Amino acid sequence: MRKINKENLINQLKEKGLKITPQRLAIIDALVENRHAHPGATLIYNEARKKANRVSLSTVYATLKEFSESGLIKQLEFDRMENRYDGDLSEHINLICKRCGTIIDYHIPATLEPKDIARKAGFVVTDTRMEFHGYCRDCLKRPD
Amino acid sequence: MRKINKENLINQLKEKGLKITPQRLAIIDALVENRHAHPGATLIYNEARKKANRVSLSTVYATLKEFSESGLIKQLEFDRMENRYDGDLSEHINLICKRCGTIIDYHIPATLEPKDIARKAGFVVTDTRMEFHGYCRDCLKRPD
DNA sequence: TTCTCATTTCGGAACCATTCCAGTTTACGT
DNA sequence: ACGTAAACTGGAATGGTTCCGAAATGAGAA
Repeated sequence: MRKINKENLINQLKEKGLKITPQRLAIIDALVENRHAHPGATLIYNEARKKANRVSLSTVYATLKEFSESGLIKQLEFDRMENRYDGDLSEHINLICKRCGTIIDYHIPATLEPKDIARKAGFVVTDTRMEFHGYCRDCLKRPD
Repeated sequence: MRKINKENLINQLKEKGLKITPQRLAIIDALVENRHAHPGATLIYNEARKKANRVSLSTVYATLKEFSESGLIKQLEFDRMENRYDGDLSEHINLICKRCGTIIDYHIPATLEPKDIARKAGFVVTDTRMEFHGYCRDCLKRPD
């Protein structure tokens, strides 16, 4: 349940020799404050603009890509939906509501060892993606 | 390990009141013949064109969408990569090579009960997606 | 067989999240 | 302060996918 926090992210930037810019700080703030929402680029962009007077969408994309590739956050890729970002790097299943798009983290019991399973197939796993799609509690209640 | 086959697909179309057209037959052939490859729309399009004299890309997309929504095949959605289609509807993990795009089916042991896990969270699962990304045996051998 | 019509197909335009580009600005070590 | 590699910008380009109106067609009914 390693959730992102601001100081940690900044330290990781320094360690990797990445520059601390107002834009990145604004994006980090947006990421941390919305960590529960699994935010997309648009949300990050809008939030970051409130913090820094100048942030472009291009920069938001570049930064989120940079962070994902550096392993600071995890990118949840979608086809028709905007990509989303997850600050929880521990192994878990994302429960994704088809209707409202809510993403719930579900931590898996220790019994499952995905890396071992894959290794038996002669495949080196660098990344796991486990999503269960369906309907969340709230959407099930709501009519229509 | 319910792998698609031609007769079965045709029967399912009939059951669902969908029409049997030359285009759909060509697409079915392409799907069945390339079932091991987890083909994308482009491959299906190219293969289907060899069978039927007239098939448009629009039709291929519409048909693959139709088939996926009817549960005949499973759509594997990607962000940057073309979407792929899987004829194996049983629960398994897709091992996806980041370098060559190869997709290997890895059947999970019975111990894992994803549906139950999710149900405990008050979430009705309609769809599971389990992907392990990394490098396949062949790509590991290859230099560069 | 022929008729009828909802379904399917077609091609091209539209979509849209994301990436690319070339030029400008900036963080930060020296 | 300076110099330079890195980061930022805005707008154009990308590319897989969907949408659209019009034309074609499968398959049940007559």
